Amino acid sequence: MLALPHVVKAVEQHHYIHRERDRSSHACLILSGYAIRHKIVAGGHRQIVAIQMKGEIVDLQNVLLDYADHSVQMLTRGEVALIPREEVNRVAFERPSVGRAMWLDALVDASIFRECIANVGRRDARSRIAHVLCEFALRLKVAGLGEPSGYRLPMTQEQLGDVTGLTSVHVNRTMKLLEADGLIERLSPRSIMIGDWKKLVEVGDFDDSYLHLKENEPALS
Amino acid sequence: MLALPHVVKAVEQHHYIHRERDRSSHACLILSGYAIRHKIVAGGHRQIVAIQMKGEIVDLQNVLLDYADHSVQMLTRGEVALIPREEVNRVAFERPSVGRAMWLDALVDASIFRECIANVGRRDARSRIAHVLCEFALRLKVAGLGEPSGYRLPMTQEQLGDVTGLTSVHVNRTMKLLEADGLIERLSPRSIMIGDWKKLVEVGDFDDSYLHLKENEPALS
DNA sequence: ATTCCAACGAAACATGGGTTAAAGCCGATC
DNA sequence: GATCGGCTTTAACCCATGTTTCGTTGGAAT
Repeated sequence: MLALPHVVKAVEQHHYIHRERDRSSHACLILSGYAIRHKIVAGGHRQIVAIQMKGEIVDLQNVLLDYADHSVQMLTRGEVALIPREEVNRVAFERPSVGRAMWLDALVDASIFRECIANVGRRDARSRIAHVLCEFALRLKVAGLGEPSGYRLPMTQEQLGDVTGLTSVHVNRTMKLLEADGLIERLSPRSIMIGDWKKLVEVGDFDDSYLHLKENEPALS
Repeated sequence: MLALPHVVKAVEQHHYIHRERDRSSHACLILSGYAIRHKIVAGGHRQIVAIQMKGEIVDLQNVLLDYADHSVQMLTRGEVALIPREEVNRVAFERPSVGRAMWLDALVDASIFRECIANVGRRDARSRIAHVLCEFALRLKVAGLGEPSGYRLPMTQEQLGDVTGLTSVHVNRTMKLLEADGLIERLSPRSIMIGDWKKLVEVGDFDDSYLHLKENEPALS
């Protein structure tokens, strides 16, 4: 992807890459830092639908869809590469392997969303949080950003609540319990160490097959 | 799609098109009837992630993904067309317009999943159900299967609970309230009439832009 | 018509998670 | 090394939703 013309841009924490209803002119690849994708519902509550990290394109859907159906915002400061929409579109159809990779990206994205629906819809708070922690740990590892044994969690408890459909208060309560049970340890705020990976996986009902890691990943970037 | 070699098959209610972890050899286009896509979480609870109707392909993701990450099951009896996976794959890359339509299908699917995450994660029971009723009504209309003013709801309250992440008991309570407030009327079980579309849309916080109806839909079939 | 069964409806009770509010903590900044 | 603001933690209380149970209904089969 970086062979295409692009602009590298440093972005501050909380900066919006784009907002719901925007027409976006560029696709955005994260070079460093973390971004979230979220929607606001009536009443002002927020639901985070995805957390994106280095090497991921956050808005490939906007290459074909006219309007953004959700917002993308930086969770931390970082760097992104902006690639003109038409360029992406062109290369997608000129080079079948690239087109295939983009289609695959959309399919894996959708699979992760499905798991998220199940997580939020049918698991209790303890499982939901454990599940999110497992997924994040594994994705960090795959991206070469750290080991599941311990990592920096780039988000606040309130944001974790927005991922899991819980309130920050209940996230706090529940993480305290996970800690008391030895599943995780928290060194400083925003940094967790996984005390018992096997148990965490079990509590979180985490089965990584929905990430479709093997079959694909001739990484897009 | 039906120009490709395919087999038409009649399927009974509750028949599985395929199950989680299957390798599927065919893509499945619904010709009549309804199907659901669902996942089972630890504890045996079920989450329905999508309801599919006439003209939709339920498992296009399996053309590129090796294993099914969720099950597809008929909600009613119906007819489906099974198209060999390799055929779909071939035509996707031979004919750019078809490849584009399939990519777009994945993107719209993902957008609907995102809305579903927000629905289940951040709306209360009343809104969730109203939202699902609105979406279903609109999609039926788009598919040419009826008018939003009233339609046959092909699922039980328990299944509606599995869509919304609620129990059947609470779905029942809540629908009774919606009925008492005049937002819907129920003629017979499984058939609803929408009493006040505007209000239902408002209660359900329903904004159809996530369905991306305008911009796309040079229908796949 | 009668039977049967799945789905609906309803009541009584239990509880997980929400709400509100206040106090502590910690890292950045001056 | 004091101040400040965002984040975390705790506590008390409340309510939306879950659980259990059982009675009712209505459509399909005979």
